[in-house]
Amino acid sequence: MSHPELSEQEILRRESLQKLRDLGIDPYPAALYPVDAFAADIKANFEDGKQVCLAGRMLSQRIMGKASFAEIQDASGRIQVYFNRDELCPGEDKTLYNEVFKKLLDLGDFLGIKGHMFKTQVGEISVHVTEFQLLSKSLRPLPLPKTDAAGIVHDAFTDPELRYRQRYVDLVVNRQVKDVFIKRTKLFNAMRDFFNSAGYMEVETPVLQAIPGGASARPFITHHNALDIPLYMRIANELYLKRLIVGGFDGVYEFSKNFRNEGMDRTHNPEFTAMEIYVAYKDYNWMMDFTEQLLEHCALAVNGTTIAQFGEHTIDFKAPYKRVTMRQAIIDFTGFDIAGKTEDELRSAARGMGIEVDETMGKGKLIDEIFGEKCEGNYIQPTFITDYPKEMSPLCKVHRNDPSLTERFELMVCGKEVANAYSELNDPIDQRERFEEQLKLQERGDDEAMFIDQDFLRALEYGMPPTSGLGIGMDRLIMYLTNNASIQEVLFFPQMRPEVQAPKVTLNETETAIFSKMQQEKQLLLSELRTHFDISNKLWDTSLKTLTKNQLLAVSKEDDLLFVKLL
RNA sequence: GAUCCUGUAGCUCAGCUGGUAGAGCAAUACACUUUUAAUGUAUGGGCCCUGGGUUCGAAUCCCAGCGGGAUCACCA
Repeated sequence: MSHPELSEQEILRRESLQKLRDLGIDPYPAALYPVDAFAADIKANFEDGKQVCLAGRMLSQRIMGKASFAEIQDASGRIQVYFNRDELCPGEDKTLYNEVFKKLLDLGDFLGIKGHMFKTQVGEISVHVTEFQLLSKSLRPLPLPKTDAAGIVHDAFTDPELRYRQRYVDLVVNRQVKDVFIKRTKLFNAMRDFFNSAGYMEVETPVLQAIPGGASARPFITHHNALDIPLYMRIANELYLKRLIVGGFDGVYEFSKNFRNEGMDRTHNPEFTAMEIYVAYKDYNWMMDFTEQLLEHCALAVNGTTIAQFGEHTIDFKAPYKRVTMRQAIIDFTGFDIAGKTEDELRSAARGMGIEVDETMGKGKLIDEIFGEKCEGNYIQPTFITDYPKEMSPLCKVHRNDPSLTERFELMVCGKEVANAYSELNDPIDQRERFEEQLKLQERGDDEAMFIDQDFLRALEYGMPPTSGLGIGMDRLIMYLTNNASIQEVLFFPQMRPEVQAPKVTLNETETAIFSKMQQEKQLLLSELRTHFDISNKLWDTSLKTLTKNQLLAVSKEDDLLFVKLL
């Protein structure tokens, strides 16, 4: 048996696997293991001599002749276990200890341990093993960071590429990574609790949509074969939740995986999670109160405190939060009053502030640019920015006191938006006009403008009660609550470019020559490529066939001309 | 898309003005019955990201490509 493609350590582990089988030990047993204890509980509730049964990965081994220590890591943490040869193998046959434990087990293997609690001479809480069983064999060596007496981690597994691509490894060896995701789940649970106890209902709405509505973004497109129509992955679920309010639910919410076909960076992933909630008979003022209560509740549930450290900033999620109108925010940071200004006045004011603007921008977009450039970044503590211009908010009700504004707020934290809410527009005629405005913007060249959803308008025509809606970027919020500057750190499996397997084909001299020529040229006429090689037609033919068969090159015919392409 | 940084053993990283590829951990063998970054002795392990170029000679210098990261631009 040879494994030329495997590393030395992988080969050795496969050999150990076979030796275990030869000894009659099943390296992947089927039966359940009757776990009744966890590492963290044993440490927290130590009782000398108490029998325990635990299971987990063995992550270190300290062998000292006839006795050994090992560390077992289970879901709760790590605990030291003690193996004694003559207790585990009371008779003449010491195979279980000498062979199985010392030689055939590897770091990373899952073990089941039965034994009793005790403290070592240096006072470390441990489990004295009376029986152990291999539960699953690990065939690949894990990276093994070590923590010294001073708490400094050595040889940490830190390469971001490896950590994201092999998150399972990251989670095994980097405890702090696991804690981030535990907090993420706590956040979701805390929100659910808060909404459920308020009497609102969690719902599910379509991810595949014929019209991608509810936000301005480029969608992912796919195709439904049976219907033979294009379908879009949702960019937002807003319009569906409002249909449910039309249908008579008082409060509905959904944690919505949204998909946007746009750039990726440390705050954007192509798929991300938003929470949206809609509550009937409320307005955006009520929603501000609700939001600050919600976030205070969530921060407490996740971190046990309303204070969160994010980079250099200390944020306090304790309610209430400051409320500033967008007009006032712009006055505060630029001295410019947007009230009553025409589009041209706004454009030249923006230019005067050094902001790049162009002719496709309407009033709303211009104000948005000014706010984004000059104001947004200054709001570190949670702050509600209210009363956005009408043009920017096509789904939002006109302000009760000023027809040029809408009843909208965004919650800014550390200079970034984490929540967005409206008194929802429920006037179907107004909504239709707003959609038509969006169409005009689209015609002017604004590729972010929204599509018109006729069915949504029909629903509004049946009547939607006054409603307030709120959307929260869950990924961004959990970044704040766990002090992570990168969205990749709060997603289990952030989007990565797929790994490309290097071709495993061994090419002969001629094939290599042709292939490297094509690596330079990318595409060539077959006849022209041929002229570069002074070889027999037969060799030419077989070499090219090898290359195409291994999908390194492809030959295609266009207008009676044969082209060779690099794949 | 632009700029900068980066790619060396299973993991974390050295490797100078070009000259036979190094350490710690992990692995293998031996010793060791309460250790804890266990210890001691010995041993094995490399397409130095890929392809070109310069050179007597390239992990090292140059060019191109690929992957990753950071910053910026774009994008709620």
